[in-house]
Amino acid sequence: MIAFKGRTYTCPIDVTFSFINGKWKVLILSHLYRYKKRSYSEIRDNLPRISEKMLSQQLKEMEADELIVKKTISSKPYRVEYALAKNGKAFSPIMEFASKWGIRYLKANGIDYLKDQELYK
Amino acid sequence: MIAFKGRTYTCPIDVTFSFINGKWKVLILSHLYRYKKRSYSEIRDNLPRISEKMLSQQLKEMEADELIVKKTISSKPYRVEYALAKNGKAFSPIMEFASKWGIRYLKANGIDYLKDQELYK
DNA sequence: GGACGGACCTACTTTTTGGTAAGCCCTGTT
DNA sequence: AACAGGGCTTACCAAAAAGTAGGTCCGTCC
Repeated sequence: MIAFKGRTYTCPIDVTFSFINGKWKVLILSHLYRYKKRSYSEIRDNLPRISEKMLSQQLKEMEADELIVKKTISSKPYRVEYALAKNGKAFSPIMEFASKWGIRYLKANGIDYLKDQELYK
Repeated sequence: MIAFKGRTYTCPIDVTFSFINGKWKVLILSHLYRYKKRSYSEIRDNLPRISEKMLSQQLKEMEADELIVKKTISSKPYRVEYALAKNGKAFSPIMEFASKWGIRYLKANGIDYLKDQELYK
């Protein structure tokens, strides 16, 4: 048992995953990993089915956890840019691995993602 | 969007994480990764706070997903043994990574897990 | 024969998470 | 002036996940 910031964790793995639990965090992370800098609406449009409530909520939590950084690139018309922060970048190996794993798994189950991806989206 | 077995996924990463979502699955996986073969009560006793409901529920789902295998090692007194199955073993790199990441993160925040772990449990 | 431990299962409640729909402020466009 | 974005927020509700508190069925041990 590890006590840390008001929560208790079973082990370090528990600590690590506490950062990315939730349906959308890994997806946002992987999106930013791929595109480096993205606006709010770009992220939203790339994650079909996410609601704005969820998106802004997760972005906030991830910012607080230093997984991502938000930069105001213009204030006259208010425009922002999200990118990976240090903690977020540190998760890249997991993103890479999970992506490959998923592609392999899908292939083993009759779906060729790399070949078919133009069909989706 | 990927349609697969009645669910839809945003991308392969989404597919991968669908196997290990839930508070306990990674922890069970990492436990089996460390100990190879464990009985029901050994797993339970190593995951403080897990309820038996949660444990047996997750074990069942993980068995169905071929993350783990259950073997009946004795039926006179009914005894079982859980171990990683092929899909589960394939997650080992994530376990390793997440463990190291967590330890590093804790250290950066003033907790030396490796040094202090005898204090817990 | 009674207590104990292993390996579960079940009904019920609570908590957490996620979804819906609407609205706000600002600016650029027509 | 009206509308279309962009970047959000909020109140309210539904669904899903997890916790609680039991119980069952063996079989071994004292």
